[in-house]
Amino acid sequence: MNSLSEENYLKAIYKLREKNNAPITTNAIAEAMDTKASSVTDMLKKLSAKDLIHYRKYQGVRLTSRGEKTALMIIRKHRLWEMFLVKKLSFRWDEVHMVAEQLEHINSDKLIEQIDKLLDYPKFDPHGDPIPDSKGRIETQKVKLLSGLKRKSSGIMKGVDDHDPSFLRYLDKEGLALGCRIQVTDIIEYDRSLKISVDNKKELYISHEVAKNILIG
Amino acid sequence: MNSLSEENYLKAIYKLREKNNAPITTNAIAEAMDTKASSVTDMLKKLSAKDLIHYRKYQGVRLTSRGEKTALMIIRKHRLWEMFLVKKLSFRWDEVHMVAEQLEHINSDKLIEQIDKLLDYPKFDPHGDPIPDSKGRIETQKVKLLSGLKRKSSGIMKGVDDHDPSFLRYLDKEGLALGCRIQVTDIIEYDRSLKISVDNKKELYISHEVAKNILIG
DNA sequence: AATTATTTTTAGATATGTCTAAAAAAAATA
DNA sequence: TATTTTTTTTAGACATATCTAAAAATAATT
Repeated sequence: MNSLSEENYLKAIYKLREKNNAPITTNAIAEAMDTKASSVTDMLKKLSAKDLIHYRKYQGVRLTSRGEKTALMIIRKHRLWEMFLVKKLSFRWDEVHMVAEQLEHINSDKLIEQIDKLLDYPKFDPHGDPIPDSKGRIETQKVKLLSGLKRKSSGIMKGVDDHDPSFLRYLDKEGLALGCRIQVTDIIEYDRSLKISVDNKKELYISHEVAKNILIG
Repeated sequence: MNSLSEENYLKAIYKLREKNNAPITTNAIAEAMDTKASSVTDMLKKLSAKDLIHYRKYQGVRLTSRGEKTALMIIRKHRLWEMFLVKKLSFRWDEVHMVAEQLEHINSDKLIEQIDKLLDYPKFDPHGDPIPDSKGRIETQKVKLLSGLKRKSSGIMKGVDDHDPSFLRYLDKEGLALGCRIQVTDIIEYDRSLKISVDNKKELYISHEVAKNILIG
């Protein structure tokens, strides 16, 4: 069994590799976890001793297959709990993260399999992130950033990169939700902001910063 | 916020007072929590400093109203989660305790209120224990031990004192469940074992030890 | 290539929660 | 009441996970 802290490190390492496909540095982990590099080094030794990561001093880190499996199971639990909170307990998508951060560490195979079943084996969580199945397999959507679309092109909103509650509430307010059809009607060169139409009904302007965090597929 | 360890101590102290109405000693807590008296003393100081218990050296311990409220909320969460596992996730009553021990420490008011609502505000958990409401109020059933019933008297099985999985599975096997009508048809003087009829259908013998752990109301 | 800057690791400290062994207090017994 | 036994507390140690400050290694720059 792994400690809560160990689980959080594995998850952070997994997510860093998911983003950049670069080697994962001590400092990157420290920043992602809001802790100090020296604490990270200590933990890397521990995880290495447990054969959850490959670690050579000064050389960065990657998950072993055991470590990756473990990380995927934590992510599976996190995303299933988020889905449960939204679908069964009327949570909004901006409220689920903090609670799921706690629930993801609950240890019970039966519990998570039953939650999965109750939700009818969802493939994606409320933010559009894929949910690993019980074997750790993940279904990837081919998506691009809304900020990368050309004028006149359109697609379906499939996910968000930023999970910050204030960002999510902003999307709610503007009527931007997963499943919406978004068409880029204009691109303002000056600040790269976009004029978009949502479901062919509503037009609005969004900043480049916002567009960078919306996934279109 | 209280640590996991602090929460477990508060719960243990609450439950000890619930059983015997006697002052709660350091050793009693140590035994209940399977730890050493010295560890208990350390924690009692901590809880006392947080104004969760009244503690004077060598004089035993009792919860402050703050401490009792906190304990009740932990017990509320534990019992609601047990109910959730049984009613929504097909857990058996002998499987729920270990998982609920983890879930009871999840911190989210909205989460527990929504679970309560989803279950339609149950008053008792799968073992017949009362579930404190969101204000900490508890509905007490007036029950007696099956071992205390006289010959020919009967009642409804309302709860169990022992939550040990092997005891609960034994009850399942014999068809003894909450809600059953149990009549004492004979008392064997030699070992105080009972002959009982269950729902006027089935007759069986149970030991005094078993009867001591069945609550009738 | 030598120097400077940055990153990473080590060394030693701190806080939490636990333990053993010894001391102190309370309770039981003679 | 004095003595013995039991209970409780204290003192000091240990493990986990964190931190700061300094040292070591690597990377960047002149």
